[in-house]
Amino acid sequence: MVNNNIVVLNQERSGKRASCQLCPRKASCPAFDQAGNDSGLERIQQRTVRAGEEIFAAGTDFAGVYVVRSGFFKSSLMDSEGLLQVTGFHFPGELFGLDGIDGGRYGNSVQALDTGSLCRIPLEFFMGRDEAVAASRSRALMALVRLMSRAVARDNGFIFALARLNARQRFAAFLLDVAERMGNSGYDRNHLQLCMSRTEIANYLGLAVETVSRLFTQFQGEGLLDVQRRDLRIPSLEALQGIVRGTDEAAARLVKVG
Amino acid sequence: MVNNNIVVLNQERSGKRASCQLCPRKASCPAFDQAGNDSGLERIQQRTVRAGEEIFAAGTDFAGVYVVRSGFFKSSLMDSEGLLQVTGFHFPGELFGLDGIDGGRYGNSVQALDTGSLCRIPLEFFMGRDEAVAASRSRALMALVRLMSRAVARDNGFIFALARLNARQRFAAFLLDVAERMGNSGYDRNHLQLCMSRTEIANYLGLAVETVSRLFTQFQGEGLLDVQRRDLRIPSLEALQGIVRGTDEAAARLVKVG
DNA sequence: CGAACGATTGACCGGCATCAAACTCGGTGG
DNA sequence: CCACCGAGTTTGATGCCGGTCAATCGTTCG
Repeated sequence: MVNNNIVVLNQERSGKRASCQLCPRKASCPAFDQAGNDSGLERIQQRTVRAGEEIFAAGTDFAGVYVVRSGFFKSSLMDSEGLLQVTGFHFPGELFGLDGIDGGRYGNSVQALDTGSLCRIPLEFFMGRDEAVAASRSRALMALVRLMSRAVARDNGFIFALARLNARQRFAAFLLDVAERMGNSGYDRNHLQLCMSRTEIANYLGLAVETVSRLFTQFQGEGLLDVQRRDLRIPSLEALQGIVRGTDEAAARLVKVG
Repeated sequence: MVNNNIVVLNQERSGKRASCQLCPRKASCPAFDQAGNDSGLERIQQRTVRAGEEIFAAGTDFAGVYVVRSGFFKSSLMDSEGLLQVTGFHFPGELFGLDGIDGGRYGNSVQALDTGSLCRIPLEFFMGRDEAVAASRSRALMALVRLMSRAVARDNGFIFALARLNARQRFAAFLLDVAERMGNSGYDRNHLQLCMSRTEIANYLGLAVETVSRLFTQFQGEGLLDVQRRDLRIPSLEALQGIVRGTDEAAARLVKVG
């Protein structure tokens, strides 16, 4: 996965002041003020990360929300018994770390799946007692609220998928979700470079690795997918939608509403 | 379920101006300003609802976020094929409608499970160009962000439950969740009045009604629960936690991390 | 009382997890 | 260059959890 030509600077740990004017994600970033007011921007830390690097661990003190500039990330959650669950993937332009705002510590661990770049926006960026920039802060907060709303809506969809869809449908829904978000990030919706392993997909979807693997070959056989390791071609997004819609099988009978 | 002595006024549809000073939930309400600044409060509509009443339907235009003053509510989501999924229950002091902020329409339908009372806070409450109250708006927005953060964290926990836990564990986790939230709302954690039907529980947990029914009797037989229709006594919350923690069975072997 | 609805219990079976083994691919060292 | 290794992936065989179907019971309401 070296699709993105990132200038990797040799100052990984410390980070640097964010260069928002040049940022490709400024349109969706809660820190970038359309009105041009850049007060507080010096609080924001930008840094680059390598594949496998952990951004923060679950349970560590909240230090701000993160915006993905480039690269791909995954959130995972581990219960007290060591049971692991991938709770989400994060694409360029998206946020993570939102669950830590309220409790003061992050609920998930986040890891880079790839070389990437991100910004950390501390909560203080949105607060403070300076009356002069209160309006600017309100705008930033409102942008944050919108992004969080999107996260909530996305979670609801995912909950629906886990509760009501069978393995085949879940897998199709997953592919559609990735395709759409890759599209939003400027990639080709019909030609994906998966940034995660089969195991991670399985874990995310609440399935066994073997099941996911079988689904890949099954979809391949049905012409729904052209798989080459992590390189995917999707001939028809509509066909996948048909599978999720479940003209498929028993799932449709679950809870019909007259 | 008539645990709460609500003064039911005969002006259901229209609503009335919120009486925040007397509200039992003002501590957790994003509209109530600790600093005493009550500008914009006239925008907030309070109303009472009866069991079964629909607050809004999925897809309708976003008109604000709702705060539960009293009573219990459920969110549900229906896909294009009529497949229904209960995505959440809402207890006093909690918010719903959050997923509509970004897209401009509600993603879920919400229904009262009981007689109850709630407030609607339109988005404009948090915005506006008046510089004088900008600081107050920032505070309100920050409160909203915190509540949304809590919702995101809760969703993550639920996703974990759906993906990684078996029916027995899910059911135990559900009981613990309800007990905790009832506790937060001022009720007895060990003595619950369930406000939802078996069908709704099953739907929420992604299980069949029959399975949930079997679990009730099973837990009853093991002394984990004392069931009398919707009246529950929980002798030991710790025992339920033990089940979720899965010293139980195979689930613990799913994804162990050395 | 009978109808309607929710809850319970039993019998059956299918989807997916589990176990087990082979295969692919990239890296490493002799 | 090839043997070797390990991680990730694929494929096959088997078993069980929980969904489905069906019947009964209890409660509420017309």
